[in-house]
Amino acid sequence: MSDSGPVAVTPCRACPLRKKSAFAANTEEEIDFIQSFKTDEFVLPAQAKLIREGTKTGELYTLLDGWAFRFRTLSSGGRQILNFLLPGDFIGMQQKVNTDSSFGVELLTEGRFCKFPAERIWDVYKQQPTLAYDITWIAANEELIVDENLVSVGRRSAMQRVGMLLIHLFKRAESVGMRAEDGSVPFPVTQQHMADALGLSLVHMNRTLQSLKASGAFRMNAGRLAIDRPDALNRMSDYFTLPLRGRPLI
Amino acid sequence: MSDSGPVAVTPCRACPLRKKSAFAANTEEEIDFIQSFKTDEFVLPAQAKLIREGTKTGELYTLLDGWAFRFRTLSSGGRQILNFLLPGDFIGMQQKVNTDSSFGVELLTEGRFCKFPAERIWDVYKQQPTLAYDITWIAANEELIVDENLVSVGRRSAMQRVGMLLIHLFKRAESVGMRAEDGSVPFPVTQQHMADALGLSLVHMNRTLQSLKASGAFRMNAGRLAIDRPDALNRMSDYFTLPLRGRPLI
DNA sequence: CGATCCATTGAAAGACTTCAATTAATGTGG
DNA sequence: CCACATTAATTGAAGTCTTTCAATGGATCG
Repeated sequence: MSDSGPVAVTPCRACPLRKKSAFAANTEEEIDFIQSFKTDEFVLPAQAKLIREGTKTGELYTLLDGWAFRFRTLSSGGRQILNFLLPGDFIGMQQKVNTDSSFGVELLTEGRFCKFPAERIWDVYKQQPTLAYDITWIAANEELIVDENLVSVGRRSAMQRVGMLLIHLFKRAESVGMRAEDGSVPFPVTQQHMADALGLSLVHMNRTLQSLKASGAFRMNAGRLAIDRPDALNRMSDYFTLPLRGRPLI
Repeated sequence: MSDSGPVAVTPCRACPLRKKSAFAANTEEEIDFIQSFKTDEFVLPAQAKLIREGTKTGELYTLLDGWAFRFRTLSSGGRQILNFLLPGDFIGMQQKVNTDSSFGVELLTEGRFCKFPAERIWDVYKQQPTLAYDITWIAANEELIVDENLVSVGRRSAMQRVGMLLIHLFKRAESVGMRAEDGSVPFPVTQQHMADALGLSLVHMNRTLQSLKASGAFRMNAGRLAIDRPDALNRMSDYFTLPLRGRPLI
């Protein structure tokens, strides 16, 4: 978890994420508070672990740029990906301060993080009720995402699960401004990751993805994903929309 | 969702749940605030729905007594139980105020609820930072429970899933003082519910439960559950402990 | 140009589901 | 307290979705 040393720090007022329509506006005062709460900014390479399972962290993070995922490893060696993390996601409220984390967080791409000291979280609650409420909302909303994953894994066919995942990740990436002119978004997710997220074996994941691809509803290559016929994918996946706009950013 | 009319209201200071070791203590002032926040108390019969999917609620609840579960229904007709609710669980923060709920909440037994007006949640954040923090913690902790369910459904065998569920529910029931002298706790969960929670078919659920039962690690009858050899069940289920003590109660 | 990671394929074995009934338990009204 | 209705638990058998094992092909990288 050694970071890549000091990097240029983004002032919160100039935070590139705040410009995105996905995020709710904050007052200048709130942004200044967030700035004072933020103690550092750092970059980790792809595959690095931000949080190790069974380890205390003592810090909170906002993913500024890059992709990551939250996961748990079983004693049998298997791994379950709990959810994917994209820019704007706030990490670390899931467990009590000074408690061993029940999950790990690993990077899919190089990632840039804002760091906040967990012991000061209390100041947020005392001084900034709006931000405190935002934090609760973030936690609650992430639960909804995990809910969605649980529904997929518990009740959907492999085909539907893959469809859901693609739609969901596409929309999330799009909502934080990752969509390029050709309509595609970056997609640094291997089939192994998808399998681990969806409770499928790698082999079956591969075959399922191929037959889904044959439907022509989407394209996946060179680490990018484009969804050409969202309606077709929606229909076959029984997709349920989560709100992706106006969420708070810390 | 029509309640059973006015019932005797439990004063928060005399709340029977607060005596349980599972819950963290609050100051008198906080308890008084909770009391002022609580507008009503009501009882619903078994099988009633507290929250309907796709419906706005505008209220928050604490389950005072009884069992319930949070679930989502798929267009295919299937149902996924997201988590079970036991006394002390706080319900309603999962979605934004005035937003259609993405999940339903249904009772397993008759249930007694405290009711809080969602529009006053803001007062909590302004006036009671400690309680506000507690609410965040509750949301975060519930995410951990859903995480655990996702791990089960995604990566464990049917046998392990059932073992996990039994241990988990037993411990939760025990932690809120439901354990009787003979070591058993109430268990108002049908095999259909278990199947819906674990992503299994009813038939397979039944057979799995039978072969597990044959191991003699637990007993299940007359709506009660007792775990005689927890170690055996733990080992076979790859059980991971979540903290069940000292959690906040609103 | 090996080394490594990721994607792909074939084939066989299993875990789990679905369909279709039957039995047991619980509850209700007379 | 019994007859009937309803819900929950069981069982058998057949089918299929998914996994596992075991290799092979492709791409990337220092």
